[in-house]
Parts: sequence; C-alpha cells; structure tokens
Amino acid sequence: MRYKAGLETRDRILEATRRLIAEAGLEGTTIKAICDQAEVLPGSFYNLFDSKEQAIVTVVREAIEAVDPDPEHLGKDTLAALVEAYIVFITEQSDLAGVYIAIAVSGTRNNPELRERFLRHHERRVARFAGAIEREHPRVEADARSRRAETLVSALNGIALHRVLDPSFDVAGHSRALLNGALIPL
Amino acid sequence: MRYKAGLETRDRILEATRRLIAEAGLEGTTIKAICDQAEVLPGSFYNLFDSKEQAIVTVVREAIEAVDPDPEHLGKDTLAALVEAYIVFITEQSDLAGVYIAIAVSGTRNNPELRERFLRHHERRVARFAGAIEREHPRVEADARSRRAETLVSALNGIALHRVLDPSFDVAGHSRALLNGALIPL
DNA sequence: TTGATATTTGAGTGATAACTCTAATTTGAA
DNA sequence: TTCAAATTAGAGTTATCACTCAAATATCAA
Repeated sequence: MRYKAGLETRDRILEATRRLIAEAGLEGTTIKAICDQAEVLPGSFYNLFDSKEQAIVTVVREAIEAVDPDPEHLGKDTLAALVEAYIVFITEQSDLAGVYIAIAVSGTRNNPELRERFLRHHERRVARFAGAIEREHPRVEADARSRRAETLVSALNGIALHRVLDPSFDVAGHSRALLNGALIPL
Repeated sequence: MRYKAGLETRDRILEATRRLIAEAGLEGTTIKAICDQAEVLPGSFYNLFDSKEQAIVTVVREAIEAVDPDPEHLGKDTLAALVEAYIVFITEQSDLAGVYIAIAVSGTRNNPELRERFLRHHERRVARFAGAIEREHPRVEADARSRRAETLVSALNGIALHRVLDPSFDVAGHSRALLNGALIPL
C-alpha cells in the first residue's frame, strides 16, 4: 500500500464496511457485500487487508474514537458539553454511531478482543463523565459521581440504540432531557 | 406435532434457540448449533419448524411478551412497579432479555416484520409507562408524560444493553436510580 | 523510459450455511 | 395388537461464506 491507488481503494473498502455494519449489521457485512459496495474485487480486498476481521476492527476503532472526541480537552469538559458531543456523534456521524451500537450488542459476544476494547472504552468514558461531575459538583462523593456517570452513559446509549430502530427518534431532546432532570419524581 | 415426543423436541429446540441468541447472537444461531444444543437432527428440526426464521420469531415473540408481563394489570400499574418488573425480567430471565436486546439491535435490520413487531411493542410499552405517570401525576400534560415515558423506556433499555456486555452490571440499582431522579442537576 | 513492485483481475478452494428427502422407527387410538 | 400417522435418522443438495492464487496491469522512483 504505497501507491495512491491502494490508499483510495482502502478508503473505499473502509467506507463500505462502515455503511454495511451500520445498515445491515455484522451479519450482513460479508466480503462480497463489502466488495460490491466498494467496487473492488476480493483479490484487491485481500491485497490490502489480511482478513475481513481486520477491516471490521479498523472501523470499530474509528467508531470508538469518534464517541469521545477532542481528547486533549479531557479534564476540562462540562457534563453538558459531553452530552452535546454525544448528540453530534449520534446524529451527524450516523454510520459510525450505527457501528458503535452494533458492536456494543452483537460484536463483542464472539470476539474477546473487541469486547475488551469496548469495555475499556466504556470505563474511560464513564470516568470522563465522572470527572465533569466532579468539577461541577465537587461536594458529591466519588462513589456517587461514578454511579451517576454510569447511569447517564448507559441511558444515553439506550437512546442511541433506539435511534437505530427509529431514525426519527429525537436523540437530542431525550439526551438533554436526561441531563436536565426530566426523570425526577414529579 | 400430535405426539408427546414432538412437543418435547419442540421445547428443546426453542430452549436451545433462546440460549443461542442470548449467548451467541443471531449470527451464531445456526441450524447446526440449535440441533447440537437440542440434541436433535436437522430432519427433526424441519419436521417441526418450516424454517430457522420460524423458530427465531417464536422465541422473539416470547421475549417481547415477557418484557411486559401481567397484561391484565394494564391500566393499574405504578411507575415503580413497571420498573421493578423490568428489573426482574432482565435479571431473572436473562436468556429472554438477551434475545430482546439482540433483536432490538440486529434483528430488525433485515427483517421488516420483526421490526414492525418490535416498534409496535415499544409503542405499547411507552403508552403503559405514560399511563402510570398519568395516574400518579394527573396534572402533567399528555405530551410531557409521553416524552418522559419515552426517555425512561429508552434509558432502561440502555441499562439492559450494558448488562449484555457486563453481566455484573447493577441493573436494579441503575434502573431505580433513573426513576428516583439520580440524574437531576445537583 | 525503464523496471521493480504495488495493485487488480477473476476464477477457484474448502468449509459451512439452510434446507430436503427417503427410509427406518416410534407412537398411541381403536 | 394393529397400523396409519408422527417422528427421527442421516446422507445429500445448492448456495454462499471467507479466503487464495497466478497472471495481467498500473504505478512511480531513478
């Protein structure tokens, strides 16, 4: 992969893989489907990737990184900014968001490496949320911060999950609602 | 399927299907895997089911029904009771819960019938939650009730989703936290 | 322009998917 | 006990899966 043509082919393959996982799930992501979508023959695919797995892992890594953007800002986020970043991710990078959810559910079951990667990511993510809570509410105990962060991150993922089923689902509204206490006892 | 033997075989097949979808996802749920698990040969499987699809849909229907138990109690639930019922479902019927989440994400993408079924179920479920809110807080507007119910149901699904990844996840605690306002601005 | 190497072509491999079929066996109502 | 029908056995079919390979072609540094 030292010529321009190879890089372009690689990009087309990854784009196709992204789209396919998001739209058809891991089940529907076959070599044939990827190659058709990318307008590439199997030989070219295997010239650039060792296996289907490798292409999938590459895309999954992208997705995981995209969920937590702006890493140099770590340690300075507000909770609201983290939720807004998540809303942007879900609504504006919907292919990667689809990959993220597909992997969270089905991808980690038969693939220990993917599972580990995802769980590590989740922990980092919860810690980042907990950090924001700490900065905004320093008097809350560390335990409570973590638990609250964990509840929030899981709940946000639930909202993303529902968008997979119903693309018209108001991700932004429901996400902000969570943050703004829409679930407080009335 | 008029002899006892046939009924027992059918049960074993459905149990195997349930376990497989929950543990290995739809991808891992092959005829061979089902037959091995159920100790049945393909000929027997196809004597009792028209297709693999049929066995899966049967199990999915079970799962969807199990999420909303006690239907004759509809119209009398409290929000807390609905959340507790959901906690019981996730923690005590974990195979069906696994089926539920697997289908919510991957099952509905290539199967319009399953998708419709799931979305109808989701609507009923949101309406049931909204009904409970109405009874407990009659002065909240209908719109707000629905939105709140929708946020809550999605958030609860997010918690269930995370349990698929991490079986030690405290589903009960986080679910109750949602209900009790753990996410209110501090 | 040359030529070593990257890339593409596309038929082909073995494994496994869902599913079928016929013959053998088991069941239980009469 | 009999026997028609239900069930099981298990090899076989067709399609598709991930992946390979040798030959043809395109690329770009020198």
